[in-house]
Amino acid sequence: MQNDRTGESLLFLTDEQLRQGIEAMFFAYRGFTADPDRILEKYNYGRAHHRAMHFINRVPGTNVNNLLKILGVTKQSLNRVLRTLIQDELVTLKIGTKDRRERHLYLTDNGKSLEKQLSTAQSHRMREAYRRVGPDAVTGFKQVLEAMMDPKLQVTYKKLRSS
Amino acid sequence: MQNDRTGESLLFLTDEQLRQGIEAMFFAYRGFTADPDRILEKYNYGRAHHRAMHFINRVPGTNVNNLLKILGVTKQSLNRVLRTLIQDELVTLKIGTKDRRERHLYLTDNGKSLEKQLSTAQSHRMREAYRRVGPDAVTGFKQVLEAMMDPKLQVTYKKLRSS
DNA sequence: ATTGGAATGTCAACAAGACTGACGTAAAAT
DNA sequence: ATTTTACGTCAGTCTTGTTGACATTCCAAT
Repeated sequence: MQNDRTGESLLFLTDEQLRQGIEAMFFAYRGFTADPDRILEKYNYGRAHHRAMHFINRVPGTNVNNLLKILGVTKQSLNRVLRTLIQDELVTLKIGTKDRRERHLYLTDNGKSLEKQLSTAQSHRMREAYRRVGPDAVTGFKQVLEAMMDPKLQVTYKKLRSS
Repeated sequence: MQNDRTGESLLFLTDEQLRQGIEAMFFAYRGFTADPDRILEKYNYGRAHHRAMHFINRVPGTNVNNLLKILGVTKQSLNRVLRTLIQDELVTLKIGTKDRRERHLYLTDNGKSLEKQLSTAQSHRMREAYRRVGPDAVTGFKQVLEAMMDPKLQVTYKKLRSS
C-alpha cells in the first residue's frame, strides 16, 4: 500500500468505516427520538404529531402544501395528524387573505407549550452530546448530515436556516 | 455578553444551533434510508427486513435474543420479519449445539447477495458524503452520534465495532 | 427425577402511520 | 368559461410496531 494521499484516502473510506457510520446513524436516531416519544405517549400522540408541530412552530403561518414538502408525506397522512391537532386546539387554521384557498397554520398557546416541552427534551440530549464532543465535532456532524440529504431536502434545510 | 470562554460556550449552545442539529438529523435520516428503501420495494420487503439482514450479516450465528437487543423491537415483531426471510430462503436457522433452545441465524447466499445490494446502495451515499466533507468532519460526525445514543446502545455499538 | 425458569415460537387483536385512488369544493389563473 | 391549484375527505391497504396469552423445548437446580 502506498503511503501517499491516495493511500490515506482509500484507507479512510473502508467498508468498516462506512458500516460504522451506518450503524451509528441507526442507533443514534433511536436516541434522538426516545425522549420526545416518551412525552408524546402521555398525550396519545406520535412522532408524526411532533414533526408537524415542530415545523409549524418553525414556519408559523405555513400553508399545507409547504408543510407537505418539508415533511415528505402524503396529504392524507398529514391531514389525519392535523385534524387531531386542530380538534385538540394545539393548532389553528387561518384562511389566506390573498389566496383564500390556502390554509395557514399556527400553534395555539397550548400547542406552543407542548412543542416547547418536546423540543426541550430533544435539545437536552443534543446539548449534552455537543457539550461532550466540542464545537469542531459538531461542525463535522452537521457537514456530514447535510451532505447525506437528498438535494431537494438540502435546499429545504438551508431555507429554514435563513428564515 | 462576556467575551471569555463562558461566553463562547453559551453562544455555541444556542437554541438555533440545537434546532439546526435536530432538523439535520431529521432530513439526513430520510436520505440515509432512501436508497435501500427503493431496492426493498422491488422485493416487497421493508426497513425491518433490511435491519434484520444487516445485523445477521454483521454477527453471523447470532441468536434471536441478541438480535432483539440490537434492534430494540419485540420478539413478535422480529419473528414476523424472520419468518418471511426464512421462507424466502434469505436466512437460515441452526439450532444451537450447546444450548438447543437457541436459534442461530445466518444469511444464505441469496441473503448475502441482497444484503450486499442494500449495503452498497446505502454506503454509496455515505461514501460520497464522507468524501465531500473530509476525514475530520467524519470523526466529528461519529463522535456526536455516539454521544447521542442511549448508554446501553452505545455499549452495543462499541461491541459491534470490536467484533 | 421432578420442577422452575429461560428461550423461543405462535396466535390474536390492535394501533400508528405510511400509502394509493377517487371524489368534492372552492378559488385562482388562463 | 374552462382549467388548474389547494385542500379536504372517504375508503382501503400495507408495514411495523405493540400487548396478552399460551405452548414447547430444554437447561439447571433442588
